[in-house]
Amino acid sequence: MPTCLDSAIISPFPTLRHQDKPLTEAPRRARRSSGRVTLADVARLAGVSPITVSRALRGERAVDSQLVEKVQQAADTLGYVPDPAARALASQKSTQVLVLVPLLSNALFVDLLEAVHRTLFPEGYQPLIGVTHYDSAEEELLLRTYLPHRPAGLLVTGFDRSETARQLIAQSGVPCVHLMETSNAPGVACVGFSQTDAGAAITRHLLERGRRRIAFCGAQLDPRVLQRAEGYRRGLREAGLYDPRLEMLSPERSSIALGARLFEEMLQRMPDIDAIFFCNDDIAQGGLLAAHRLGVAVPARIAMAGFNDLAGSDQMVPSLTTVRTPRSEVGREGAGMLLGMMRGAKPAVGSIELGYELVVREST
Amino acid sequence: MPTCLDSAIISPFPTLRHQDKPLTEAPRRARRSSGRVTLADVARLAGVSPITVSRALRGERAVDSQLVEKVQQAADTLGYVPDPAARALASQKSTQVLVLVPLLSNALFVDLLEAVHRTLFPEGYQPLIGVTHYDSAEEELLLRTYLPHRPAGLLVTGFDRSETARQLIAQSGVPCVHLMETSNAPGVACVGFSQTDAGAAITRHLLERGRRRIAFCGAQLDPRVLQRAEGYRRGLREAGLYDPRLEMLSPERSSIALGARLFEEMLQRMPDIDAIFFCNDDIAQGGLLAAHRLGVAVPARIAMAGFNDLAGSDQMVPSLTTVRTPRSEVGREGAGMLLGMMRGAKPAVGSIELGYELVVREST
DNA sequence: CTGAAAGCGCTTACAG
DNA sequence: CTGAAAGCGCTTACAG
Repeated sequence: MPTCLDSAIISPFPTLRHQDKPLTEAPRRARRSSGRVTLADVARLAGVSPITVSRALRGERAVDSQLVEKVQQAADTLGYVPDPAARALASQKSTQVLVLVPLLSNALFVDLLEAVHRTLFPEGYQPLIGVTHYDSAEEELLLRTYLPHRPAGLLVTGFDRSETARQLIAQSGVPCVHLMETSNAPGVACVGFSQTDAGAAITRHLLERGRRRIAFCGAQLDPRVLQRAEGYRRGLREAGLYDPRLEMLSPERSSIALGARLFEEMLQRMPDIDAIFFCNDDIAQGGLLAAHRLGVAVPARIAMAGFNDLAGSDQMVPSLTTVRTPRSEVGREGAGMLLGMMRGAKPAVGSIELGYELVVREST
Repeated sequence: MPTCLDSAIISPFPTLRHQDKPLTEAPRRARRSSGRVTLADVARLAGVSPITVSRALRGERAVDSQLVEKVQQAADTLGYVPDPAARALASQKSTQVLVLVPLLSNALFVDLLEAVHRTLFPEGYQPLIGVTHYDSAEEELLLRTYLPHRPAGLLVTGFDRSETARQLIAQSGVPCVHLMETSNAPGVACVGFSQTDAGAAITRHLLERGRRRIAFCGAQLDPRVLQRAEGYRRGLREAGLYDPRLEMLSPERSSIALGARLFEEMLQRMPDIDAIFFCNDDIAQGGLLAAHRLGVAVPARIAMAGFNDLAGSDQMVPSLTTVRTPRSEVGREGAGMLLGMMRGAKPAVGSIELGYELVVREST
């Protein structure tokens, strides 16, 4: 039947060209065929029961290899594609994995999502992206909307969420891995690195370069930015050089334009600074551009460092010193850990600490 | 029952605290309650049939307002949340909308997705993001994977896809709107703007500035980049200044780093150029930075223009002249059109042409 | 305006 | 290793 094969190639749910006669001729009222090839159709062609088809196709339990072959062939012939909704309803579990990130406009999370997709998709799970905009009410709404879909797993960013969101996750029973930060709390699965240590490391680098009046510019003020600020303080206190007036924290969303503004304000407020640690590369790039515009020499007059090593930082003039964060690794390892949990491996829960890397360039 | 109310606030699918006795005591074997509050539970509490609950909650068909009230109250009391899988199976249609974009690393598509989400989500539809990486095989795989979920609608980028993908979409019967480009083909729904016209407009702007040797740098070479190139050619031909040697097309993915390389190569190959039109702001930013590094005066020696008006272009030194493209409007209007189609409005199909805006800054 | 019956297309839980 | 029955939780299609 070449036409059937043809349609099997083209359509994910081909219609039966030669519609079988209904097996019973009894008066049936509510008939509403979707035109879809079903498990029953495959079973009929293969001469086995639907359950056997189900098992053969999923590779679950032992099925006679000859039957598996026959079923597979029948499924191919008809172009059978399982119905995800029926599967989800019967098994109380879908193959979608809910992934909650704060923003898509930060390249960091795009890299993270790419890695998650590359890990999950080939294993039969589909990431479902939800954007929280750093807003706990939005996060709650997303959870309320998507948890009823019974996702197979859940990937969330960090630990900072409302108590309600926390309970929604816990009560759902859906396996959950936290990304970008780590924790030692029992029963918590997470993959990340120490934002605080990384912040301290880059601060020490500036100190080693001989800088003494090192400022910190932070935007957005999400937990990870605050952890970097904490690392900055630790680094300066160790050197006995901490001065709270050198900190500038803005709740505004991080951006190149904001970085330019923060730089100008900082310079005006504390003219004696000789270095700035920006909490993210985008505001650091803005700072670099503002310095260029104002004729402030970098690093001669003021050294500048960023965080995350985003696109363009290596191209800036001067190129930007920063911290390369392992977001792709976090995505890959986090998704891998979740994979283990979704498949029922309890010991997979734990905490994975990944490193970071200082990238020294011309700006310091 | 305060505990029930409590749980209704917290969980999207609370368990029944006071489990009702099974109505029949007959020997039932395959019992497998999910612990979920169902339509039947609500119906029992409200004293009506499940169908009435279904209709009252969906607002479908006329239901006595008193009953609606009673049903609503029962649903609230029990914390009822409909099961999306059951709904999708029974109605052969989910509330997810598949959105296919080439890349998340281009801020353009992030803006598009934001607008789509803001339009669709409040109306009860959830965007399901798929990334094709400008690869038709990936696009096909995404369609094969997600179409069986019977999404309520489909949003795709442009018209450039394999014949198989085209057929997959057509045969699925899922309403589909094409974004970012327009077409006059009958029965095709699309929202976009003329990339060619926009490309011609910025070329004319450079001509008006007195430039005569205007180069074009294109990366990625997706259909929209090629359309901009076509506009560039049209503009130069009108002025009798077209020279194919001024075109530099690279299949590499667009990026700041690539822009720097393209600029250097272009300058070496054609030292007499006095302007460059970059197909996208990221490579234009790279060009600007490379010029700075090499000491090439912009715009004095070479004028530079980009495309899309991405983040940072207004902060560059000199700030970048570009074309502001209406991606948020495309997302909003495209999703709005799809909304009409999903609700069964046939006349909604059509072509919406949105404008673009020349943003003249210091670089030209 | 309301409802009893059937059905959507799978998998679970038992049996054998 | 295979299968008949029941069930997952909704909506459709008819009736009245």
